[in-house]
Amino acid sequence: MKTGQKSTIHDIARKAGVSPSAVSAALNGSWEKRRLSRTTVERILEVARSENYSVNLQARGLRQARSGLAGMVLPDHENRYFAELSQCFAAEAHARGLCPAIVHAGRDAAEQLRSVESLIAYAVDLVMIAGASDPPALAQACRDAHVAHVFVDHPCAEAPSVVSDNLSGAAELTRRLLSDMAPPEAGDPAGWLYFLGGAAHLPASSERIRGFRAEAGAAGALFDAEAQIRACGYESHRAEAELAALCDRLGRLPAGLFVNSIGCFEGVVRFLGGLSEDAIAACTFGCFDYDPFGTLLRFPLRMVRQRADLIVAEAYRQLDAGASGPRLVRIAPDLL
Amino acid sequence: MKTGQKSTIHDIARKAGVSPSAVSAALNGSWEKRRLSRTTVERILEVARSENYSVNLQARGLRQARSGLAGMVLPDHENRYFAELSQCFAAEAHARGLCPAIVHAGRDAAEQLRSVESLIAYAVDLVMIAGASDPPALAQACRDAHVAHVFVDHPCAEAPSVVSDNLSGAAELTRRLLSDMAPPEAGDPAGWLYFLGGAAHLPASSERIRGFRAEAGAAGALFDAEAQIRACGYESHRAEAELAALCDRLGRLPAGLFVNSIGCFEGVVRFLGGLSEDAIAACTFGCFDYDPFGTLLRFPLRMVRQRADLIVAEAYRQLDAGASGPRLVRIAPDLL
DNA sequence: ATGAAAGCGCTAACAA
DNA sequence: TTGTTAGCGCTTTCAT
Repeated sequence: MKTGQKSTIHDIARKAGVSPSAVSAALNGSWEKRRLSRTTVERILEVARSENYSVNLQARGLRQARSGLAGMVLPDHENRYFAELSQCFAAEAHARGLCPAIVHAGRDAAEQLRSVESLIAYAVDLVMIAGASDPPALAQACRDAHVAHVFVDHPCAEAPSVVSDNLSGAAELTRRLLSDMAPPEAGDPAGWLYFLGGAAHLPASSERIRGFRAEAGAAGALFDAEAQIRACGYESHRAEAELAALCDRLGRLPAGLFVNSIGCFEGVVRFLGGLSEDAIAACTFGCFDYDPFGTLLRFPLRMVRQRADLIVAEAYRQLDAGASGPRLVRIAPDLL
Repeated sequence: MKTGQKSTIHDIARKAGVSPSAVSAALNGSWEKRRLSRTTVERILEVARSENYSVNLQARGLRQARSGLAGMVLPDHENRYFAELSQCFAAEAHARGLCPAIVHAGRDAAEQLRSVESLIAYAVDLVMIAGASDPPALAQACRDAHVAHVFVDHPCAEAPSVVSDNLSGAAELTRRLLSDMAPPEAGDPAGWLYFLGGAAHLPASSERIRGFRAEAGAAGALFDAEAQIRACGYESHRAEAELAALCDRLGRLPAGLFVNSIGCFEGVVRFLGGLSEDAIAACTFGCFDYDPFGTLLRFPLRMVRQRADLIVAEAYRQLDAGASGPRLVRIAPDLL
């Protein structure tokens, strides 16, 4: 067929000698319930195929007050972890017969809100929100529109949320780094373990800092929290500068470094580029994030890998359960 | 307001004491054309806001035979380059007032076709396809549905396509590596430059191989193409094994290595992990792909970075131009 | 076992 | 300057 217009169920109905409603039922699988004869259905499908008919999902969605779309909003894809989240989100949406609509909304709260509203306007069947800057506003919009929603990465205090267990993940990494180092002493700041990077006011970082504090404290390795915890932001250049300043003070690399996020770690590695093998070998490194090249550096590196797969799976589970009140689930990350 | 139901333009119309079409015009910006008075419009908008009304984009789309969705299908997001492509795609869609719907369809041709058909069923306004396994089939589907489409990364012989200039990018990298190495001689295979990784039957790899051959040939550095060009696939373990075998034959690392793709490069770095500094220093490395950690390794690495931004921009330009016949545009990548 | 008809929420002629 | 009306393509009672 090569008519200029797309064919509709009416065209198919006419050509197959049946009614539009029969075509509808044949095509959307509800024909058993409607008790159409198998032969009729086959005739209809045959005609549809030969006309290479394609349902108009907007019309169906309008009628059914749903769309078959699964919406996700996330800040960006440069971040490997977000990329994984979106990948898992899409795979699961697919498995449920939904079409994933993924929107990159950046870090700006207003922009994120617009994105959510836009998804709502398309009558998405669910929305998953990663890295929300203003969770309550987004939750509000979803609630008003009666759209199932769940937060990942950044939790929302008033809606189901699934995040990495940053607290225990950080504690575990801290413990491991301490056990790999010589026991630190109060009098020698160069022998201490330092926490570098992240933003203390964001939930993920603040939990990691708590984990670090708790574990280091318990091990008697927290001597001067102010000095040891340097949440200088997520930008690699800031981390690089911060580490440079630290080395300047200490006269060498510290004995241990807990780097918060892969972006900061880039800055760290850049700084290390100027140092000797021996200087580097004297420091024990850990990073709360994962990159395949991390295992391929010239010094050993412990990494914490967030389980995007488990997080997304649990998030869908929350949606399935119809959860809508506040509920925070933490997923343990892997220590590599 | 907290009625259970979502409000429609009829509700707004009633509350504002106007007709539904006036509400429609006020809300979608066509009120100037319809010459509604500014005061009426403001009253309508006020009511809409207080009811926190949200348009039903499915209804609008159905009526207008479009959706305001911009569809993209791509294999996956693990690949940094694809992630960048999708990021750029979404940003530009946004700028045009379209909502990006990104579908991860894997490498399977049938799955990709289903994804495209699904987007078409949602009446997307355009489709961008990255890494198509069977381009003609996808182009056919789009053409049948009268949907504007463009291919990136993998070109399609019968539709507008935008890809990296793999040929000249590879030639440039080859030239650079040769100029960084000692001049190779026919009699000493260990002194040659080798090409490692990729799949010769795929368009990108085959172009890169052509570029390598041409440049190496012109420089008198192609002695045994069969031995020097090892397109062993994109998998990191294959590349690792292939390099191991090569070193085994040569008794050392070759003088130069052109690694096709970042995935293969991971395999290479893994293999290098077992070698001494000196052994590694004797080889000149290049990679046709980009990763921020590439500059942070313990040996120098030339990288070719594909310009996802320019590729996507050009792809949109093709869509704007209404191009629909075959047309291949190549975008020069950067040599870092 | 099948058809007729109403209507999802919106827009765009056409009237007034 | 504004309202009325007829659909967009589909699903879904309700008839038959």
